[in-house]
Amino acid sequence: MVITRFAPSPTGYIHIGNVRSAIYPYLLAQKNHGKMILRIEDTDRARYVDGATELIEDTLEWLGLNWDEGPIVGGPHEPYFQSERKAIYHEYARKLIASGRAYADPTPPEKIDEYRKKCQDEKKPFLYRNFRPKKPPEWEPGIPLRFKAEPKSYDWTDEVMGEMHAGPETEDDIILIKKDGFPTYNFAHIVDDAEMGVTHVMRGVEYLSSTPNYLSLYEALNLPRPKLVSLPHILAPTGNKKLGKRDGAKSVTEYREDGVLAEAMLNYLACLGWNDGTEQEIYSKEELIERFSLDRVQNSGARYDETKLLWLNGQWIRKIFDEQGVEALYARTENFWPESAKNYDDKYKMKVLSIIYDRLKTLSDLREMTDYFFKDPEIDLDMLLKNKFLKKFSESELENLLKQSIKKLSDLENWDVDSLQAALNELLVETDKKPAELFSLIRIALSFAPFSPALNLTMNVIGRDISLARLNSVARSI
RNA sequence: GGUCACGUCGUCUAGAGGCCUAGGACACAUGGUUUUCAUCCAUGCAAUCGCGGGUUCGAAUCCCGCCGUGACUACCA
Repeated sequence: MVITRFAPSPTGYIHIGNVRSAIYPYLLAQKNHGKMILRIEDTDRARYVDGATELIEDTLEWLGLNWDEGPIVGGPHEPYFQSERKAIYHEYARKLIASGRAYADPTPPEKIDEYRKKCQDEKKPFLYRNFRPKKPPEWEPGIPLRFKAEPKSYDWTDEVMGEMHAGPETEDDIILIKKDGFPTYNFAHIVDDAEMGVTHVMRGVEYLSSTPNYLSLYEALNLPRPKLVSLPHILAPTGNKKLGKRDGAKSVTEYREDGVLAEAMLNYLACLGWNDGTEQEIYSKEELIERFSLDRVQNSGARYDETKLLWLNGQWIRKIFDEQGVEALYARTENFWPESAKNYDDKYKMKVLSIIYDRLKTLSDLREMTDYFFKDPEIDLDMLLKNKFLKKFSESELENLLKQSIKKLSDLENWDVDSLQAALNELLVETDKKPAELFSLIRIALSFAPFSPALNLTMNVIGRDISLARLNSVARSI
């Protein structure tokens, strides 16, 4: 049984840089018919942000990364908030004290800083084990508890990074329990992973250098060593730093509000640092689950590139429309229509969507791209007169062309797309104008938008009366 | 300073000694599809595989050294 976990700290929203450490555990668990646990690591009260847990849960749900155990859904290892598991950590801590592998450390922080500074000045590595207090007191609340390192070499296998080795110089007397009684990450995650039966510990590479400490903790507690998986960082668009909030890493929620589909987000992030060796670019969640494997996770960092995310989003918008129909895509567009659309019914909006969908990069593009389907555009003669195809014509020529077009279209018996196209084609012949000229004129007069779908489709959706009325009022204004 | 990791087109990547005059995708450029914008299609641009040595008939792939970059070095996670 494969059991993975995602263990975020509730210190704010989940951004692009850290969702991936939820995606890979999810995929691995699903692939192996195992479980993913969601555990909230809220032992740092100073950094705790109210509402962050809800934000995390919401993000995971949106992406479809459902957890099998954790907050909301419960499970056999409750509670899933570390702040509520203090007693368990203390129990483990006492085992360590009993076996002589932990000691209370009353040394004040200022003193520790002094030691550290001294080592820095002497250009020597700072190892607290060289400064252990001579006679540590009995452990009691209010005093930090430290691990007593017994340094030695370690060899282990990281499922992504490969064969690893570290000498004894990396192991130190790390803090297990803080002054406030809460455990540190270093201690709490070891205890929880063991208690919860986690088989694959997946986390960012930043923990790689602490691994020897974790390994000796497993030994000291006589716990089985889980499989260790280090995930490379996602890098900021510029520089070589890992992507973080300071680089303006957007929250996943922000992308959702901008009209990025969960499918595209998942697809993009999963393929940043992983690929299945084929040339496929578009993957559904199901395909990802089927194809995922740890040995194909990249071991170097990957730079975040929003352009490709947006491209993928356009692909997904079209894919959903083509494979699942307008209704499926329409269901995602609820919050993305312009103000002007609010009194229109679903049927009309679906018609608009079905002629405009293939030029959307994000769903929020609907707001700027569809306004003229819902209300008469403001007449902007400059846009017409200065258009690159129209500027060579005089105003009266344009007026006449427009009138001729109105006449032709008014006579039309049916306002369906084929009749409209036929009429437009005839107009081309009758006026002896190029498509770019005549059609630009009608298109702009109808929409005053920089671009729009094919003319016949647009007119068909807008309807006969409104189309003709708009053309007439432009003809009068010239 | 110490420890560890990483290093193929601008970006994401394929690549397990000969299939590599290094493949795909994004981006960019050009052209095509009876209007614009977008889609779609085609073409092009783009990596002497971080550098230097070795091993080999043959190396992006194996070995060594160097360089560069990053992470960790908290009573943060």
